Amino acid sequence: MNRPNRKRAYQDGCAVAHALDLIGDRWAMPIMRELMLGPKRFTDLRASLPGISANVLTQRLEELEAASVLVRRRLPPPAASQIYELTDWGRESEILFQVLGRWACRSPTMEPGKPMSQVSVVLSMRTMINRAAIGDMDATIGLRFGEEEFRAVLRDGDFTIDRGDATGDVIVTGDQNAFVAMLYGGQRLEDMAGALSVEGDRALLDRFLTLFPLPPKAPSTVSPGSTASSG
Amino acid sequence: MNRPNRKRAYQDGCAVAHALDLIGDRWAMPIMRELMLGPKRFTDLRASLPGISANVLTQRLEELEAASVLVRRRLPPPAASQIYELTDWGRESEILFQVLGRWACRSPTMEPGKPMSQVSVVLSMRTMINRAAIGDMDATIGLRFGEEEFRAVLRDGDFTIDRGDATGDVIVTGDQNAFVAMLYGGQRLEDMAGALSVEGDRALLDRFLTLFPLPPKAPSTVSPGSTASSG
DNA sequence: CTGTATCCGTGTTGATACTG
DNA sequence: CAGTATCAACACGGATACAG
Repeated sequence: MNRPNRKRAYQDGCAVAHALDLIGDRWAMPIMRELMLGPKRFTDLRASLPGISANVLTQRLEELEAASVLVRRRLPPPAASQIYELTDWGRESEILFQVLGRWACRSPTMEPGKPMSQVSVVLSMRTMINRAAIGDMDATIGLRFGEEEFRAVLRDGDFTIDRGDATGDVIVTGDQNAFVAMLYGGQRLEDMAGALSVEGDRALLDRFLTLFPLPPKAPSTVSPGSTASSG
Repeated sequence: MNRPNRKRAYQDGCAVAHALDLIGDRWAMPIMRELMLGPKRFTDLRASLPGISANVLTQRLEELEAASVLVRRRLPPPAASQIYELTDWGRESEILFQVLGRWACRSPTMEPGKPMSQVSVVLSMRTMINRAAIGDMDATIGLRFGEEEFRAVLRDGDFTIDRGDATGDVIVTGDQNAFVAMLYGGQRLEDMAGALSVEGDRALLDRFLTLFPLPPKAPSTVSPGSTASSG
C-alpha cells in the first residue's frame, strides 16, 4: 500500500502539461477509450487492451480515479464485482480522442490493418462521420462484434452510435477488424471470407460505408534512406 | 549511433494509439508546444522546458523528426546553428493542444500559479479567447516577455496573436507569469509589484483581460481522506 | 471468478559530466 | 552551441502467487 506516491510530474502551469500529468502516462488514454461507451470490469479492460499487464492496469486505474477521470463502483450482488466508469468530466474527454484520431490518421507513418478493439471501431465512426453526406438518410444499423452490440442511427442529418441492441434496417455480425477493412480499407463484403455476415438491406450498408471518408495523408518529410525508427 | 531502434509501441490499429506512439512519449508534446509559434534552437528548447535533460531532448527531436512532425534545418552562416521547426502537419496539431488545454483547465486537481513558458501563455490565449465577447473591438496589444515579443490583434470579431514586434495601442512588458496572474488569476496590475509595466491605453488592457474567461471546474470525485497520489 | 501484490529481467528516463 | 557518454533510478511487461 505505501507506494512512494510521487509521480514524475511536469512542474508547469500550462494546462496541457497538467493534462499530461493526469492522462499522459502509458496506457491511460487507451483505458479511457475503452470506458468511453460505458463501464467495464477489470477483466474486460484487460481483454480489450492487449499488452497491458495487470499491475500496470491497477496502477493506471488508481491514478485515473485520483484524477476524478473515473470512479470505481461495486455492483450489487449477485454480480459482486467492481466496474470502472468515467465521470461526467471524464466522458467529456471524448473530444480529445476525436481530435487526436483525426490528426493521427493523416500521419505519414500510419499503416492500416492492425487490430482494433470494438470500442475503438465505434469511436472511430463517431470521429470520421461526414455529417454533410448524410442528407435525408433515415436508418438504423446494428453491429454485433463478438459479445458486444451497438446501434447506429442516421436521422435528421445527424449520426449517433452507442451500445445497444443490434437491431435495425441492416445488421452486421462478425469481427470488427473485418468491418474496418470495409469501412476504411475499401474492401468488399465478398472479400471478407465469411468473417462478416449481413442481414437486411445490403444497399443501405453500402451507402452507409461511404459516410466515413479518410482525410488525405500529410507528406513524409523523412528521406527514405535515413535512420528513422521503423516501428 | 546504432540504437536498438525498437520503441515500445501499442500494437493497435486505433488512430489514437498511433498518435500516442508518435507524440505520447514524455516531453514530446511540450516540445511541440514550444515550436508552435515558430522554430527554435536546441538551447532555446532546453531553456523553455525546465526539467528536460539533453539526452532526452535529443532523442525526442529525433523521434519527432522521424514522425514528420518537425524538421531540423541548418541556418546559413554566420548563424551556423540548427533550428527545429514544425512541419505543416505538425503545426496542424495546435488543435490538440487547444482541446487538451480546455479540458484540463477544468480538472479538479489543476492548481494555478505554477510557472509557464512564454509560448504557453500565448497559446493559452489562443485557446481561451471568448470570440463572442470581442464585439467591435479594434485594437493591437503588444506583449514583451523577456526577449520574446508578441503582438495580439482584435479585429472584425476575431483574435490573433503571434510572434511579432510588441507595438500597439497598449504594450505590456515583464514576466509572463505576472501577466498570467492578471489574465487568469484576477490580480490587478497594482498587485504585480513591478513585475509588469504597461505603456499606452490601460483601459483597453483591462477590457482585453476580460476576454479570456476560465470555464467552471469539474467536481472532484475523490474523497478528501483517500490515498490519492497527491503529486 | 475478480482482482491485487510481488518478483524479476529489461528498457526508458533523467542528472551529471564531458566532447566536437 | 549542440549534442554524446555514463550511470542510477524507475517504469514496464510477464509470470506467478495470493485474497475475497
